[in-house]
Amino acid sequence: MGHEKASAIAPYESAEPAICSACAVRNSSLCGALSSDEIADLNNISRRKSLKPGQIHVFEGDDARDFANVTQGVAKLMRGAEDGRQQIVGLLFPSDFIGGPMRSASGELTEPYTIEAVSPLELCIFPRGGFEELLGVYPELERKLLDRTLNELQLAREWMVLLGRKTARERVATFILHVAEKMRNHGCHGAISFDLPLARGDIADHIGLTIETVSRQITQLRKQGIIDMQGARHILSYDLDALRNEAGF
Amino acid sequence: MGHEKASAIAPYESAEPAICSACAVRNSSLCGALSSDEIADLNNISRRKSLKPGQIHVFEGDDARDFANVTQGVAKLMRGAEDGRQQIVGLLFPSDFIGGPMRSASGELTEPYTIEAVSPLELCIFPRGGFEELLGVYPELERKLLDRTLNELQLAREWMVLLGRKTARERVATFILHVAEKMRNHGCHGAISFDLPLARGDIADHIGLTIETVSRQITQLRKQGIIDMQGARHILSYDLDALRNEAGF
DNA sequence: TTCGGGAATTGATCTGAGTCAATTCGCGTC
DNA sequence: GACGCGAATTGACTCAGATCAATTCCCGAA
Repeated sequence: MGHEKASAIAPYESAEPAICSACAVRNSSLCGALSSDEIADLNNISRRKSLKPGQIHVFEGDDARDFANVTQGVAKLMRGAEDGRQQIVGLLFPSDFIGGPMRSASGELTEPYTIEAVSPLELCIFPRGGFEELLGVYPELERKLLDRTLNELQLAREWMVLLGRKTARERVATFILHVAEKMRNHGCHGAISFDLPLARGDIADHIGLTIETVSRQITQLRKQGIIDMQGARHILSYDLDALRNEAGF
Repeated sequence: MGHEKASAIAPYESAEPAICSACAVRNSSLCGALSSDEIADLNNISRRKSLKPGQIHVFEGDDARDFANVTQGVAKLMRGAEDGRQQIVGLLFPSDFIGGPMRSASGELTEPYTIEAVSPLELCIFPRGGFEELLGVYPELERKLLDRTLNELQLAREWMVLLGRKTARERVATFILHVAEKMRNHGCHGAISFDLPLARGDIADHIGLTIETVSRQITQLRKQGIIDMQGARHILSYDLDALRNEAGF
């Protein structure tokens, strides 16, 4: 629980705006709602930010300055206690959007979660004010944001089921399937092959277990031939149905 | 786990539309986004539905026909497995909105959760098509729906922390505080007094424990003078800070 | 190619919450 | 007021997963 690292040097932020037309997530992200004309407005207010693994984008409790798109890499969204217990409440993959405007109890807009890069991370940042203005101008943008938020909500509740009612083995199997889905590296006919973006400790903090339990469950799944591994990070499975079977409901 | 009851007679649905101007949640619900002129459109497509405790509004997997506002009463949102394990992923109180349009894997719009009345429940129903049309016409409505959805997401993630990392005692304390908040029956200066809307089994299914553990934790909190009870449902607490202290982070 | 150190695995033991099994409570009905 | 019955509490025991403690693995640097 609470398996943190730190990074001395600061994340890199470029001064000049991103170039939307060349963006890796131009169509799959929120920006897909805008035509190439319309997106110029967004382009104008955007800037980039690069983070190395372990670097923090925002801290829980900071006041919320920006929205952002994930352009490359994976990040984790986390909530933690002083005593080291921490829960990863979500993962961010390329084309995911950061920062529904959350109003805290005091009425201030504050970041509800700490966001930390898990792999080299590229963000496309939009200042809050400018972005909210554009939300008013382009209803399609707002519609799409609503869609995304609803999906996130759906997923969060799915995870509540996992955390509230699934066994250790079911949690690990579910997690593997979930990441496989997100990485979309599965070959055809029910086989997958991909690198886990998270270390064991982060997996544990995401599915509500300890490092040791995660490790033991993976070992079991491996020994029973339900998954195969190359090193500690690369996962293979030739029988996805068997894996789904282990994931429970 | 999975502490269900059933109800033989069907919920009552009225033919004639609701009367928005006389609605108990006219301003606190989503409808607060609309002026008294604008709300006529909504009024036209609305109808009412009454459910007794234990009656089901929609089943998980049904195709999604309607949106709705909760006008009176409390309902639970749940996800269940065949083997009886079930997780309550949310509670609905008066003025809460039902049914962000969820797109299932197959592209069909289906209900993601079973919704069951916990106390006598009054709903104000809007057919999907008509409501979505109005979303396009009144941007304020869509804005407010986004706000609500973001709040729900925030709450769901809060609950992930509870389910993933809190102890039994912390969960029970957190739950009591959460319901107290929702019922807004707290007197002044840090005291609360209200009826629990849920039976022990439902509490257990919401906070990821068993009936027995919930009961033991409540007993403990009572014996330590952190809460007081009148019967099994009515909770009092004169020292809200002490209770917050038990709720963990 | 070796070396060093964090990450992962494995093993032994402990424990918080689950399970199974009686009571007891509380409330609605007669 | 007594009865009946589902809900809640309480107790004894079990067990899945946590904790504590060694290894072992793996990968990057020299």
